[in-house]
Amino acid sequence: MVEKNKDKLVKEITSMDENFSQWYTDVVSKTELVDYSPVKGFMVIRPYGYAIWENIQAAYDKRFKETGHKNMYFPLLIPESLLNKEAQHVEGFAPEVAWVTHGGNRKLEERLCVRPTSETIICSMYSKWLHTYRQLPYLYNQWCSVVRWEKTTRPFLRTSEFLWQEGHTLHETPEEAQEETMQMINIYREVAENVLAMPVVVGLKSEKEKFAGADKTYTMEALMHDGQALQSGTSHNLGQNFTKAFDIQYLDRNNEQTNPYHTSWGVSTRLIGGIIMVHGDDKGLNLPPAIAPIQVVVLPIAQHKEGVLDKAYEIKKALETNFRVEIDDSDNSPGWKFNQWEMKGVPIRLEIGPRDIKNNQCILARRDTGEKIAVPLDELETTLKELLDAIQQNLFDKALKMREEKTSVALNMTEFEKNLKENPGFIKAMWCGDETCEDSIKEETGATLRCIPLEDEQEILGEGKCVCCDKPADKMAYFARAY
RNA sequence: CGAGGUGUGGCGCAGUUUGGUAGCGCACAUGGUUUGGGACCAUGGGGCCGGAGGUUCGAAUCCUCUCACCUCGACCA
Repeated sequence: MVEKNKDKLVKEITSMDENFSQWYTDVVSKTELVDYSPVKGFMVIRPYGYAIWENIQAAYDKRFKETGHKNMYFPLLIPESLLNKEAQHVEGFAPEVAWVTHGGNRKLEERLCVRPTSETIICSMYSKWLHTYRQLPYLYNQWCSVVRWEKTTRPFLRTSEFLWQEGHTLHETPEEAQEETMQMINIYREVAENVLAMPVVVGLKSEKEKFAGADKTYTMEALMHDGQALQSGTSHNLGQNFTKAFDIQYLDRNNEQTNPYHTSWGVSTRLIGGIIMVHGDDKGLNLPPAIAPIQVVVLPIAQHKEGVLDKAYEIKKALETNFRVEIDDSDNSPGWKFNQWEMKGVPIRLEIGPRDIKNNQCILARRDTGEKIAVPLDELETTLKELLDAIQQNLFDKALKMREEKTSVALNMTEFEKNLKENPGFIKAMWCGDETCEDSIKEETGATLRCIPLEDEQEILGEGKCVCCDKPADKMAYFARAY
């Protein structure tokens, strides 16, 4: 009976164990986060999905502003000649750039690229605006979409167009630029962990994996339920690569023309994919309260009975000031609603029926644990607040535990392959820094170097020898198969 | 780009082998009874079967071409 019941509860969603990809596809479509558009690789973000994005945006935007950044907006189209100015950059992005060749019926003199990222156009403008060190630092950000022509696409994780933000800053000194780069990756991590409840490992990308045109790329990497890593945000120290290529100069404190130091950093709607795959389960979404579009859904029970709907609306109204709350007074059966809202990942369900009204209470059910409690109505607000906090914390704790369970150490390639097979996830291993080792690990195992943790999270494993070539290595790195 | 798969009411599918008036479940609409873990009864609306050619008296079904999407790999926020 339990089994049968269980099957019934999740009939719309393939179970994770059976087929993780199908589970993901089912979840994003059945919960109406996205739909496929008429153009391959481009997805429609539906209201429920977009509301999640708006909450993520708000969390980041607030912190960007708090650290002195201002928003701006640059054009969608970039002349080919501009894109070509930074050699490594073009090389990196050329294969996935979309081109505009015609305006109306007329062929353009110069092709225009649909931005895959905006370093080039922004730098071209910065070079016009910057004159003196007194204007520095430049601290700007833009929220926009970018286009990268992808061969295989999956909602949120890889689509040909995606929404993101890109910060672009200029600084007087390399130290300041480095400080900014680190500040932003730390903000990324803080929001990922505290708002999205998504634990991440932070570190440096290898030369091979870094952003095209960067001196250094820092990344945060999250681990999904299937043991694959998801690059969830990157912060680049671009040095003077672009500022020289774009001739951005200013008169410095010594009255000399100088190129400033440059950073850029971005997070995208991919984060939503991360939230789905980190917290979701066989019932569907499981949204962290901090970004859930609906934190509490009010379900009137036996709503045709005298006073039930009135009471439900009264409760909704009272809660509206402090919570994102919705009421479901459709005439679907209660059981159907339970499952529907669980699938949608709403953190708390509030049931109010004749019995509760008589007792001046309501029932609260947690999405994360399934636990149900009766709460007196005059304690509702405080209890909800506590519960939402507890759910937020629990989601993080569970995700962290999952990551730790899926993180293993490998001292040689035999262990590496064994771990990856038996317990897919992050593999911590020493790396000599040689790209040939990085390549051969990828060749043999499919795992890539996700990041090299920062100093304070570094450790020496075993005798400090490279997992691949056995030569002395002073860096530990995280490896994983990745999205 | 390689390999596989799928296209039939909004969704999920059957029908294709063996050509003969397009069906089922869910959803939707109306009315009624229900309502604390996916309710029930009755009535009703909705599809030229992805597209284009062809074979045939007749094509969802056979043939040719084509398009789209999904999954898995290789490459990438």
